[in-house]
Amino acid sequence: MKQYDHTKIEKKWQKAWADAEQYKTPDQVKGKDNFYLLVEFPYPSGNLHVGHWYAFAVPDMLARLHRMNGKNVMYPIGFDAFGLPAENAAIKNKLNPRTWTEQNIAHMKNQIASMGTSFDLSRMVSTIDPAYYKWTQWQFLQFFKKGLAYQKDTPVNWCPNDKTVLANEQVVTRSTSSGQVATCERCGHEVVQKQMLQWNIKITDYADRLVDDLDPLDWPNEIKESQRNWIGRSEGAEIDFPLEIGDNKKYKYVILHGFQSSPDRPRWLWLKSELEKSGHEVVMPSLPNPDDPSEQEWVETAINATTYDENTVLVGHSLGAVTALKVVERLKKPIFRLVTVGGFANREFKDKKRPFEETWKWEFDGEKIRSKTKAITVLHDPKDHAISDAQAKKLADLLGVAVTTGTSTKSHFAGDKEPDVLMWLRPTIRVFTTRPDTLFGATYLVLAPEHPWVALALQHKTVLKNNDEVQKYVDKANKKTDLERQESKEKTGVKLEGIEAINPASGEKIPLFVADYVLSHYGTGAIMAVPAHDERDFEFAQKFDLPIPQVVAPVIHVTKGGDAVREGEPMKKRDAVMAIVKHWEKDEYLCIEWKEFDEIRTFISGGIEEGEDVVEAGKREIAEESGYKNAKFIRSVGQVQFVEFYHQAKKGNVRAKMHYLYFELENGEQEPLSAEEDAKHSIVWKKRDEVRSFLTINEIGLIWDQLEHGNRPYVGAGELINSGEFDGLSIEGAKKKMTAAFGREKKTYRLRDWIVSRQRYWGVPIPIVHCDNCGPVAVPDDQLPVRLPDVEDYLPSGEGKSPLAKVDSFVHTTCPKCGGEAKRETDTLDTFVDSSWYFLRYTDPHNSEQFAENSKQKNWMPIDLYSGGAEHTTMHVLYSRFWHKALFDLGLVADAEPYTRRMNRSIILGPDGQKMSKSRGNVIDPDAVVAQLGADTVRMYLAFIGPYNEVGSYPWNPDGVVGVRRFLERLWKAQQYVQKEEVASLQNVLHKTIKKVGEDATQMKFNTAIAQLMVFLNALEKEKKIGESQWKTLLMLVAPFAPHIAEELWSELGDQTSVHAQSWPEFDPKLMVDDEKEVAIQIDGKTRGTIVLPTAVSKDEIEKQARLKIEVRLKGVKVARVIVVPGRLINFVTTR
RNA sequence: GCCGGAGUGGCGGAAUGGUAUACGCGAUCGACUCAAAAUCGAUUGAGGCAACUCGUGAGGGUUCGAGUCCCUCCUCCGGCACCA
Repeated sequence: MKQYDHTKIEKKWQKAWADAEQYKTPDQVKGKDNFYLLVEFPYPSGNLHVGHWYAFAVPDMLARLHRMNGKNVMYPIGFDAFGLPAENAAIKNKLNPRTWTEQNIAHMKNQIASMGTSFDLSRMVSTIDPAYYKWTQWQFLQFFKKGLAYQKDTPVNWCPNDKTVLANEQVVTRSTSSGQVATCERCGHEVVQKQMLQWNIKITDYADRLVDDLDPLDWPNEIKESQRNWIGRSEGAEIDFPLEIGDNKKYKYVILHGFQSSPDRPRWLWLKSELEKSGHEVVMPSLPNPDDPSEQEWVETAINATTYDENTVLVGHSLGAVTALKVVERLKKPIFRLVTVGGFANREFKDKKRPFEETWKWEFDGEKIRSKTKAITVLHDPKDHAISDAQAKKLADLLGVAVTTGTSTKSHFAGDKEPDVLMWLRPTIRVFTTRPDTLFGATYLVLAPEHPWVALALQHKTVLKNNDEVQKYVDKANKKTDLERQESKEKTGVKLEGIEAINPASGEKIPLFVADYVLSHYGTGAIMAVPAHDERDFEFAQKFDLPIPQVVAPVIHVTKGGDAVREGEPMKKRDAVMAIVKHWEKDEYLCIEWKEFDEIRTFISGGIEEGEDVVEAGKREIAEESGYKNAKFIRSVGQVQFVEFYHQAKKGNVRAKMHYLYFELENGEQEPLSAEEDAKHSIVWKKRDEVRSFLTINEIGLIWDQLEHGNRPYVGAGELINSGEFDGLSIEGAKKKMTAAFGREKKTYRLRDWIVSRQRYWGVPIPIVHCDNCGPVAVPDDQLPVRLPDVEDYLPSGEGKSPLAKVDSFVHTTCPKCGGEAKRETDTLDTFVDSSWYFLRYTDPHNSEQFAENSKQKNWMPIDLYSGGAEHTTMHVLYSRFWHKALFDLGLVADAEPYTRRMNRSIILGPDGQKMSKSRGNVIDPDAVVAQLGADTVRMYLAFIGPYNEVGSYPWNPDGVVGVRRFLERLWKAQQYVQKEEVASLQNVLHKTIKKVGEDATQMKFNTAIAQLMVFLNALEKEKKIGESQWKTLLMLVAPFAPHIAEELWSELGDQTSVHAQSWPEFDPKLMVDDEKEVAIQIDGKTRGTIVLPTAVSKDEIEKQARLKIEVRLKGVKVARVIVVPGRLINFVTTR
């Protein structure tokens, strides 16, 4: 017999399989179902490491198994070859990223071949291939044309080390000794916040569907939950709080309409009536010749329409806004406020040219305008079809303010009603809350330091009586990042003196604060504070000494003991007081033990009489029940609660609205008790730590905690109180009614839009041309791909511009729309864009007309199983789900979800149980292990190390690898035992093995499947013989796990076909039946012995034999029951 | 703090509510060898001479019977976190 020479065997078969194109997968095979098994394609970092083996070679077992089970399996691979890891390494190695990457790909292709995986290499894709990224660009442009890709000037995360912006998902919050820091997901460097104009993708539009569509997916719960947490949907309501400024001053609103408009449009009539409802005056001149306007006529008409003074709010819409700028320039005295709605100060319209472009003078004196207005608001909708973000920013810069973002019901604020316009004209604060039920308890509002109303109020300088103080606070907050603000949980804030809001439910005037515990980017950047029912608001209210009125009361329904509610009997309502009374000297509390009833021990308590004050009632009850005269009220404890119980003395159910009060006796002065009272109960003094266990009151836990540690806000379930007509409603009921009466339903998300532009060379160029006249314009399809130019200097500049910006020949181009001079976008796309659709390309990898033909996609999509790393749960997996949905909405793919099943892979640690890293010196080089022990050993060891269908982390155990190698050696040597005749004694274990290996491997429990193969080999070695057909069956079972050795041993038998082309063997249940079974004999469930019995024996016989066997033990014991589970156990249950 | 997942020999791990620790590693002893490695054979949860007792993070519960189901708690891992 030859030696087991793994190197020779493995090379031989790898070549044979490649030559025969054995794993080239047809699109369809008659009579076979398609199965699409996907693994995340690797970065071509240069070398395959153990993690790659674990990611590719282990799922390969499933691919091979399914193939033998008659499925047409596609198991593709490619390279995610753009991006920072490759680029940084290229820079380090002083090579061009493309050269470096292509060399790596070539090397890694060879390494992949050495794994013995059944990848279909004819479908290989690479994201750096222009034939691939042409379609990345094309898809991006489809999104751009649909408004899903847009540019936005916002604070972004900038990694100073990688010199590029990062998406929110690519920022990792880490805890350090100095608090939490935001770090770069790739390099670990701390990120900084920068204000920059970046390309965003509107993933937030899909937030709901990304959450809801998770429900039916057959995915592990932890992956779904992580995504839900990341998206962070909150359901609640938006509620508007009108403001009163100063002495409720009334203003004169002068409204200038736009091009082709007039004052009798519904939106202007609506706006006018809304403003007049609030008592303001509205002047709305009709500007002449709206279809062919002239600057002079419009400005003159506007100026002559009325007088302008410090009470005037000048509002201009669209071209009216331009007119308004000109009007203000010419004023002598300053006006109160200038508001532009959909305004602009240059001619760069997003959609088309307009006839007034030439007749207007596009020159403005920003300084003069600023000096003639006390405050300015530039209202802009990012979805405006005509006005770009850049245009709005230009206008805002001219006027020295920030753009205020609003949402129009119809693009360019052209709807019949535009609530956002009204909101920014008539002072209103909009809040988002998940607890609209607590609206009556909203006793103040808190605005984020960045809230536009704060900025607006500060512009005026006179609106806020404490303007300087507020300005100081806002400036201080602006210097801090989100994380820095969170460093101290201590609440800070400043009251906005001179402004009040009106609680729309209670009608009460409530104060406003600015505080940095409210985040500007979440919800509306403003909250209604309900201190009684929110931890943070409670803390703030305590610090600022604000009232904390309770609006939700817990309901306690007594179900145990003598005072349990008697269901079905009427419930009498009453107000009641419970007095906690402390001894005048000792730390003891006054308790009452009722004499006529069992086990009722309470504090002093009783009903509140009509018109009686709660504290008075408490004092009265103390006097009546205990005789003590001098109780001093200290404070109320916890919340008012509804307690439902059976009142034994009054013989009826009572629903008490219970107030808890804390008193301290000033001295022991005491009136003698009446005989009547004395007969009912006795007084007991209990020490502090005894009270809790002594009393029988249900709510004592809640109350006592708050007595000892101070009151806490109540956030649990209950019933509304102090809420007018809403009293008595449950929280859920009140949420609905309150929202309907005072607000609108609203969902808010933690998810933010996906920033996709990167300031690096090695990526897909964003296929956009910037034109001074036309704005950002899509590169036409016939000019795609926009190729990444080969450049000399590809190092990142670090100044927020990609290296492409230095390549004149790339930058300078003509506008595809107007043919004028234009500049190319120089940022590149996040590589997560490349990987958002690669699995579609595998279905039709060589198509030059489409990214993938529809019918070809449908052969394979959706993906049957996608295996990858847990770190991609809220990155690649989320992005690609979004991307697929967006393609789905464009009719470009057939499914809303790309992955039928997703599973996360475990992590292989170094032998020391630590993450493998060069610095730790614990890196296992798979190439070296393969050279020594063979690819089959490495594959099989990785599969054996732990269950593949669960997430864990497994240390690489060098001895364990040797163990698997031993198994293969023994398998090799077992050849010598092969004989013609079948070995009957192996049939049972062989068929059990067929069953278990097939079932376990299908579920990706490769570890137990391999264990069963070992069980069989152990049995075979004991027999020292095996029939040829049985041997062949064994080789088929081994084939998915150790494909080379199985193929070699198979070929030794003279078969010309591949073992991998065989059908998976079938098991015969009849052969798996054991003749005899060991039966456990138990007494009261404890095993007292075992007995071997024929499988077919009757229950009675089992009992007879078992009784015989443990006769001694059963002596003197009375057996009450006997439970027999044939083939497993017999249990004698004794009377105890 | 909220949400998810997991705690089983010396180690990786295995167990449709039915004899806990399959399989592998390690360890101990033996065979082969001058010796070692490799290989083969045997033993291996703890305590006890033994009969036996105790054992799946802790404590309760359901059940004839619980690693498995229910409740409370602890620890570890992952996601989110001043998110209204």
